[in-house]
Amino acid sequence: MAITSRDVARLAGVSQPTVSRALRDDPRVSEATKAKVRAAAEQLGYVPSEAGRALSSGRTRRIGLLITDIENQFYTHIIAPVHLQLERLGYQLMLHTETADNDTIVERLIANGLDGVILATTTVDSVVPLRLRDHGLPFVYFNRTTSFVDADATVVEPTAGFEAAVSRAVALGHTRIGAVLGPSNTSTAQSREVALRAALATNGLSLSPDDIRRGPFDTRTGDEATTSLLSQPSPPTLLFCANDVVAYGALNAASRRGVSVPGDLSIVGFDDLPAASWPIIELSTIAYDLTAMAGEAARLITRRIEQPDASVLHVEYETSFVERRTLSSAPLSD
Amino acid sequence: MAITSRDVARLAGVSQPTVSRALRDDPRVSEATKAKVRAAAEQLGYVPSEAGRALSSGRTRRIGLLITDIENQFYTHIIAPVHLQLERLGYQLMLHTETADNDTIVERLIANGLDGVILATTTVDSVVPLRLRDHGLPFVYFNRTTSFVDADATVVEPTAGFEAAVSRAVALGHTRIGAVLGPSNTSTAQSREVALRAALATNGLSLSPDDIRRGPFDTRTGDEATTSLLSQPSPPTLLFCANDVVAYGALNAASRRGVSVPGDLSIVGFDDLPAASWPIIELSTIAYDLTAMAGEAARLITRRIEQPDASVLHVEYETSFVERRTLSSAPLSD
DNA sequence: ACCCTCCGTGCATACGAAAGCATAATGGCA
DNA sequence: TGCCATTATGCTTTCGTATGCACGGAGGGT
Repeated sequence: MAITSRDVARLAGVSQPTVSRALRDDPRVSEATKAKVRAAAEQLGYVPSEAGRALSSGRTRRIGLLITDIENQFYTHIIAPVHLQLERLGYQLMLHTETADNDTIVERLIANGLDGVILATTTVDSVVPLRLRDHGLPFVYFNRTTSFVDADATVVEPTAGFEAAVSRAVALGHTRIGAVLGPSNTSTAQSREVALRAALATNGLSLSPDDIRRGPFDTRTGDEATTSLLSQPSPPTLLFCANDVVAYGALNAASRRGVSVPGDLSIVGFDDLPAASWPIIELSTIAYDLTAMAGEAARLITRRIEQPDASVLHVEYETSFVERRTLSSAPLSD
Repeated sequence: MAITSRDVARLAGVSQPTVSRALRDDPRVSEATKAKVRAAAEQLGYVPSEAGRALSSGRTRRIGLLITDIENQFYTHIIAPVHLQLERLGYQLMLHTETADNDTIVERLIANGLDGVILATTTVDSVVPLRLRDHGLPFVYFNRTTSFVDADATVVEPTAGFEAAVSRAVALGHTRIGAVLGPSNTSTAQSREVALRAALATNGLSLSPDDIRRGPFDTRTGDEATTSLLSQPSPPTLLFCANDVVAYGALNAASRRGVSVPGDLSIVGFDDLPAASWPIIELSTIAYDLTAMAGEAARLITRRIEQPDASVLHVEYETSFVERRTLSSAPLSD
């Protein structure tokens, strides 16, 4: 049925190994032979089998990207740049989601013969990094780290962004500030919380426990948390959200309750996703170069694969504050 | 390095083929032996190699999903249900995007040893279906068809949705109606255009060529088209958009120009994506069961793989009109 | 008690490509 | 003219799993 390198060899009048070498542009094959082989391959519509290649060479040039949820816009926006960068480096992307339990995930990552994995979802207490290390499968962290297994990583340094955002908020008269934080078992949520609290402290403010909610990085979290926060007798005038997707939920909750944004409530996100700058949204947010970071993760994993003993790199991305419609002066208290 | 079935065989005191059979729960292996083998596999952390399996059996239980663009929300919302349904059926999903030319795409689909492909992007004039057929690789159309290669398909029947939407619009006093249509080389755009024109004709209306714009199914198309339509001296009072993602762009364009929606301009989308019902959006749209349709595509491709000679199925999904904020009475002309 | 059947397992091999090694052909130089 | 170096190619084996086939052993029927 399928055409193999043997068929090509027969047509070109050479041996199967020569076909293999010729098509991979091995310098030991003469140009004349390469031309013959290419012509034969073309004529037969030959496509090398990845399975055969993988089995023989032990490499697949395939990289896994592990994410939580494809429907989440945040992940959506990292897939494209990772894919693009991997393509440039001659690798293919294989998407994996956390629909199953950790053991099944690790098993799939290994079974598929991936050359490496980008972890974009790991909680600080996940066993996935451990398992991958035990199996000798290279990996890098994207926008995450864990304390007990060190590896290459791309991380966001949120301090500068929060400092700018908080000092601007203070200048606008906000004193009662709330937060919808991410899951406390993620390094991302942890570092953002620390940076936010530090920036508030610098300005003589703090987060009241009543004004804090927590949940996964999704729209629903923002919606429910904001609904809950707004039902207090005297709610905060400004909400910092764990990320933009959470902030969309906050906007929805405010809209549903007839709370004016930013008149009654200001909202600040984190990530500066494309939709944050849409005219119908205009979300104030803390920005960094997400696309570059995704590309860098791709570069790191291929580097690790090709130079297994290279020193471990942690690449940091700086943040800045982008002010848009959803932040304005605190309402006058009466 | 990696643990193979041979290692497991040695530890369990059986032959390699017996390990293979035991772990796949072959009825010809006794329960006692299966238990021994499973224990040995567990102890060694054995994971079967997909490459070896693929090479030997000629099957990968892997299905490709070909989409245009991951960042497009429409595709985002079909990936999850397809993934879920395939998992239930014991298959894995491999995502492919149209970043490269058609030849490269087809080559990748084939090289990866996919058992089948779901085409979610095909234009009516694409050679991809032809090539796949020539290579004997099964495929199904998702939300698309082409005229010259018949195959299983899931399609949307837009007539009912447009009839309901148009008659409602007419009742609200709209007479000047515009449209932002999709690419005319997609069956989707074609069938929606036909259905819209038919519904308008039933109500004694028609689309003026001046009130039509066309472009890819993305936000930018909606934005630019709407900007262009609104710059006419006397613009339409209602826009039908090729899909919801295009409609988001239309909303943005209106917002940027200070055109009130729905006060000055009503907007209707197509697809009823989750964000369409967000309080901050509230988009009127034509709805159908996208999740079910995605699941059905998964079911169709596995059926085709397992029963290559089954008769070709075209599964249709009915549409309805969902009225939300962005549609209201036509402004009084003066 | 014998034969046949069926069950469980092992043996041998195939899948497609890659890589080490061997070898034929070529050319240069003495 | 002969030898060696070099280049180009072929031969053989390998990767890990699945499968057709052979075979030994147990059990049942007569």
